[in-house]
Amino acid sequence: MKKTKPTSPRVQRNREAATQSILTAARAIMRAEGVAALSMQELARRMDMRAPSLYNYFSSKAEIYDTLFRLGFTMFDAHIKELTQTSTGLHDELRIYIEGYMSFALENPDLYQLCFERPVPGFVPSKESLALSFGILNQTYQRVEQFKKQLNTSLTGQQIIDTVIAIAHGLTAMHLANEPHLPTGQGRFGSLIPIVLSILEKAMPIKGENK
Amino acid sequence: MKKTKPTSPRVQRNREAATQSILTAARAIMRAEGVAALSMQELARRMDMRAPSLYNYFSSKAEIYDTLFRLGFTMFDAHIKELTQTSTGLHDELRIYIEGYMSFALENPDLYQLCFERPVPGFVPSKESLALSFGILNQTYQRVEQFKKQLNTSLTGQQIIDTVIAIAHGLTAMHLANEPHLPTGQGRFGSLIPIVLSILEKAMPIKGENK
DNA sequence: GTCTATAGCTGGATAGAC
DNA sequence: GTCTATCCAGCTATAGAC
Repeated sequence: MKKTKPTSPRVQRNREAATQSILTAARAIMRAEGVAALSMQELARRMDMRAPSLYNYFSSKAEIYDTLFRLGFTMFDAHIKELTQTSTGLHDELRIYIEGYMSFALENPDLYQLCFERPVPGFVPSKESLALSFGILNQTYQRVEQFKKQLNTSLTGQQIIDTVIAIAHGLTAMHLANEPHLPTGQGRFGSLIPIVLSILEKAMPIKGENK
Repeated sequence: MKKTKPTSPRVQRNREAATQSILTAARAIMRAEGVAALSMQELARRMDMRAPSLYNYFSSKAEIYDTLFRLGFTMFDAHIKELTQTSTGLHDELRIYIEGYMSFALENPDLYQLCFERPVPGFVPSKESLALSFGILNQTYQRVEQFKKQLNTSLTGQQIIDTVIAIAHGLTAMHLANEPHLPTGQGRFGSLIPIVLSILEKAMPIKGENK
């Protein structure tokens, strides 16, 4: 007997498009009402659907969160990679990382919170999604490890990147909490980026450069 | 005619004790299930009460959150004030602030999150509670402003304290997210405290001291 | 693939007996 | 001050018709 007809490209496209617009609507809710406030009913409302129809695209609410978790790390990776292409050197790369961390958070506050904070009680990323996130973060670590030998410092590569991460996270969190409407680099905390960079550069000068 | 009998001290004490134990139980739930997971029913369960009885002590769930918000800032204030009493100088005070910020968060993760993050969708502290928190934070600012003239730096007092706050927050957030079981000063991020302090001291030396 | 209907649960809060 | 009973609302998810 004949096999069932394979799904046509057109259906594939429509299904893919519908899936994407569901994710887009979910992100809009998370931005407007808070990451933890996502609900299948509100999501259906925005999609002009009934809630049960959503289960044709995602098997559960957790799967939506999990998909967005992977999307967040993938976009973060692309964001940093794109910015580092213009890097003119080592200290420039530190600036790019801190500014990139903050600009990603400002442009994608929903994904930022989902990926870098734990705002949803009960949501735990799947093993595969966690593996993806670790892989992406480790790439950054290795990048810094390459630089280490050019710096005049007694710190390990791990210590350097952890310090930079903590500073980027701290500045970003305070900026988001106090002046989320201001762009990267502006405001009470955004304007501190060049200041902390000059502090870091003074503590970790490039070998051979005049102090 | 006689006025109604004033509430006796004994009743006052019992009512006060009951109120306190409700707050204690609420904090236990927030630590165990997440700050946003507090519910009147679960709270009643832990108190061996029925949920409606709680409304004799608090008029709403929001009032419980609000009371804990004030408690958090009051305790944070006392925590920092106690630690700064042993301060041996300016740079020591920076260390005390960063370590104190982290140790408060570790000892009171429920209050820390409630006061310094926004984990509860829909909860907004009352005007009075916000005023209290601003007052307490401003005291810290003024303390640092006094130090500024002893430091050899072009930074403003505001920039110094904002930088220290961002660093303290960043280190604490990463420590809580990765190694919440380790005490202040230990682990991947906790052990960075002396490192960032030495970086800060190098960037902002005390006037007249050898570099 | 979308719907209606519904199960099954949890939540905040109130009324009113005791 | 505590209780039972209840209201009303929201939620995730499934069954099954179309």
